[in-house]
Amino acid sequence: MQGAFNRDDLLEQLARSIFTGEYAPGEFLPREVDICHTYNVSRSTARSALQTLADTGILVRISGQGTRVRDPREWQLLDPRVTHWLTLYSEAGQFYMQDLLDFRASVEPFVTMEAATRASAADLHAIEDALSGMEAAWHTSHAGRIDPLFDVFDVAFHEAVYAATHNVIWTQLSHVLKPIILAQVARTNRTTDSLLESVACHRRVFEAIRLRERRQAGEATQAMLDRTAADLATNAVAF
Amino acid sequence: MQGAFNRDDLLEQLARSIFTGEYAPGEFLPREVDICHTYNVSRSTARSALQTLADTGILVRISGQGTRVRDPREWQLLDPRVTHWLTLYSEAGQFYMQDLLDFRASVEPFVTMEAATRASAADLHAIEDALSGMEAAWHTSHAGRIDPLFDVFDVAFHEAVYAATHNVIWTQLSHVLKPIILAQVARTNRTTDSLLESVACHRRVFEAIRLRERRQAGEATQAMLDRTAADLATNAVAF
DNA sequence: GGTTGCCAGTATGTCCGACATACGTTATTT
DNA sequence: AAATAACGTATGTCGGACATACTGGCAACC
Repeated sequence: MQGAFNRDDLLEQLARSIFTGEYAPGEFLPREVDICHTYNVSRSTARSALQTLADTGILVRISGQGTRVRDPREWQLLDPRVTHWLTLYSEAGQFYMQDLLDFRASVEPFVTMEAATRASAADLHAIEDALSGMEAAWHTSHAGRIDPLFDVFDVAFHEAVYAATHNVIWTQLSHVLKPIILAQVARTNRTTDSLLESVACHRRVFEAIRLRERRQAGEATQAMLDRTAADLATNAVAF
Repeated sequence: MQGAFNRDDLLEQLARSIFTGEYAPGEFLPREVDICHTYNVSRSTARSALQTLADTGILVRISGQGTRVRDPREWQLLDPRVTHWLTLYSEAGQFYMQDLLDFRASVEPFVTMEAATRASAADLHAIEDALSGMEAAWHTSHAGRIDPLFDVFDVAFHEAVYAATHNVIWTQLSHVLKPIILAQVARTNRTTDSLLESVACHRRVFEAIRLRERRQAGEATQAMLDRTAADLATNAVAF
């Protein structure tokens, strides 16, 4: 427990403790001094990590009282680190995971339509590269062994689409949604057949964007999301 | 300059210096020690404020090198504090203000449609309260003296609509957009006639949500935004 | 009896001085 | 000339001390 704990390590540990539910909303965390002893760091380091968690709305620190976990409604879910911790440490139905999934499902068709209108040549290139990566990863996948790169390129595809809107807000939202999307594709792409289907769906989205067909882009995205949802529903039985 | 500077004061000062362009992207900030002397605080306090700005992607701190302003593309615009500073200290066309305005204009019709589907009785009550507040503020306004409460209730109306989606992401996005919306309504609502028109537009949106008319809600919102845009265009000459 | 005010206990906020670590530059060596 | 060592500089971490803010209990007072 005691070897080489720096600020970032401590931050990760504390986040894990909170997101796993070890410290529930409303509960107090140990005092700064106790944290220092537990993780073998100085008070400066402990305070630094605690402050970061307070800045993201996860903790509230009151002088003379202590540090407690805030109501999850106050957590800044629009901070990529928060969604990262959420997907990494939290249970599926915990906190606001479902809201993130719903949000992604409801806005992505719209995002793709925006991309169809605004995508530049460079954007199309980036999207196509991700698509090529998916195809390559399909070729290197076997029945029992899916190439892990497939998921990486899958996520890259979606990030490239968000970036193609040429709006910083959508681009940054893609960073927030990235952990969510990654968790979802990781559970969806399980068989080589599924991978091939996925590539086909993504290609239809890309083609619509390339041809600047707004409505078609939206529909293709909706179809892609529906397929993912159906795939997750069948896989859910396996768990 | 030297009286009673605590961490939050320093944070605000540094943010102001950056967002006004005093320290441009890529430039170095003064050393921690220099900041201590300038604002008469200890190094702990200075480091605390600097770390917060680093956490929001505004600054990058490299050991042995110094602290410099990051590329605005890296700034976490999805943090309400960032958009607050942006509207408060930055020039109109600076940084990513336009992206925020475009984003709001493009998503708000969709948000209203979601609200029309999901709004509960309590949500409708909150929206109607804001509408009532706007009307009351119109009554207490005279030709030369607009009641400042009108803008407050105007913003409250929009926040209530975002909250009515029953999705945390949209709710938190409303906090991000709040400074932007406030700045926009403050420039739009200038005459009593304009106020009356605004109330009418907002009421049409509310009625559509109440009747669960998705498409009508979207169209009413679009009309409202168009009116705002037109109003801003005519007012722009006055500046 | 109920309210007010004082006081100790506790935890965070701030300060100071020191050393460790990382980066960039310069000087040295091969 | 290239690789390496030494040095200056700025951030990262440490330890201890005092300041400030919240809580709760006790006592004085109306």
